[in-house]
Amino acid sequence: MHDGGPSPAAQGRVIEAVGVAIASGELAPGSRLTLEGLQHEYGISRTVARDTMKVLESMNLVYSRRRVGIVVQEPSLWNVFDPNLVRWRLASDRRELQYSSLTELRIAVEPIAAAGAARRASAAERARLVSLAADLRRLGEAGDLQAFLAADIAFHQLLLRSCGNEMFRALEGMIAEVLTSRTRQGLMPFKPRSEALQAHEEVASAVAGGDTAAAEQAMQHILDEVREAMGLH
Amino acid sequence: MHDGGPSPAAQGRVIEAVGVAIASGELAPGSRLTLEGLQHEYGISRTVARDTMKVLESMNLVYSRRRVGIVVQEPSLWNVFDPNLVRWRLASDRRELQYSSLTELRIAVEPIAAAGAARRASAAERARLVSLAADLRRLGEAGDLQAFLAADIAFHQLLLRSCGNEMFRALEGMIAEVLTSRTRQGLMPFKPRSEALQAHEEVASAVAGGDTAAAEQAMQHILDEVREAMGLH
DNA sequence: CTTGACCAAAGATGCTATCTATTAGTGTCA
DNA sequence: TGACACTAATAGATAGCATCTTTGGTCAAG
Repeated sequence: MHDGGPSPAAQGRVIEAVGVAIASGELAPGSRLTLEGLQHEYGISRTVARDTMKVLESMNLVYSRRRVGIVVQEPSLWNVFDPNLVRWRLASDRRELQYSSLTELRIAVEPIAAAGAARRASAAERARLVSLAADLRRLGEAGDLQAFLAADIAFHQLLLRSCGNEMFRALEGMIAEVLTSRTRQGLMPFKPRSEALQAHEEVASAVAGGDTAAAEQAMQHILDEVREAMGLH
Repeated sequence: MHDGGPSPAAQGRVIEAVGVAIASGELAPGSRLTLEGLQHEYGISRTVARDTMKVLESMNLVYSRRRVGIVVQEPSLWNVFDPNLVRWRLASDRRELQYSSLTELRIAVEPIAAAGAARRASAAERARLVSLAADLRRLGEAGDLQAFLAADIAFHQLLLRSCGNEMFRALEGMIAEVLTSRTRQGLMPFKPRSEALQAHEEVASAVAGGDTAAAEQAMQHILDEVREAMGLH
């Protein structure tokens, strides 16, 4: 640190450090920072400290006022859809809250995304979905959890990408996080249930056939399992 | 402009101007800017130009590389959930795309939010929802569109706020935008349909009674009307 | 003695100006 | 073709003025 020499990528380092500290609650809402304090703590110039705070301010993690300094905002005002913030929160020890928010979001969005894909996906995307559903069955029945997870993520991401809604597409990365964590935490059955495999195939074929209602309903069926696991019947 | 004197709020002015230019497509993806160009164009110092670009970079609207300058990103990489970006796009002549994305998002989220509120809202929030639903009927039957819109926004915002999902809550402002625009563009019937009024009351009473399934279904009923209007049957 | 109004100083950011270091694209020359 | 110098641009450091707003102190009135 403050070794005198200009360190490259200082910017990213500081944003990351302060962002993590705020997201984890280590820097509580109402805490105050000053530019000078940051300069000393991270061995950076005023320019970099300013830039950093500007970025965090645009995420609504902090606001700055003259004579006061930089103040950490209430969590309820944060831009909770910012991918960086989501990442920081998932890395903190408060990840459970973030996971359940994301899961609920997923339950809401994916059925409508499936309907959108049935209406607007390209021919190539429809074909790829069908092929991925077949992969899922094969890998699921073989019990290859690792490969199954990869195909599952690919399936759900492709759906979000091909549904024609740019906002849904932006959730791709977050949904992948949720799926990964679900497997990692052993919330997935060792062998995917046969009903789930069938529901994936139904989504794929409904999308391929342009049947919006069927796609939506089949996706809802997939997510019923998730609702059950979260206690949201 | 470049009158020499330091103008306060220079930062916000420049972010706004460049953000709008990018969001509207006036600055096409791949366009290049330089810090020096911005300094001259807006009469600001290098530091402010830097800050501005850092903020836009954190929204993924641009990226900057040495020797090249600041390059406008592909729209598919933008942080489309950033409230500022949403605002800029709604102000541009491409607002239709943004509205339909938001409406589809609303269709996805609100039923789950209603279920969440039925499970987790506070007593005060439940009571307020019931009261708002009554207001809606009164104002709707009286044909006071202006006051009806205000109550409608209050109803849907309260639902998002009380559903216990921080990510849903963050959508409050955007949903309000959608509702406002729906009325402004005359997509609302002059007198709200009686079915819609009843459905709002059903949502409120289901939330009040903690009946998650009924709340979700009643909200879906409200949104069916919206789906119909968008051609998403 | 307490309370309130006023005023001045201090502490912080906002912005400007200018400098060095670093990187990467470009063109030239063998 | 390949090596190498040139150069344009950002990354970062530093210094200083302008501006705002909080804080604390003084003084007068009750």
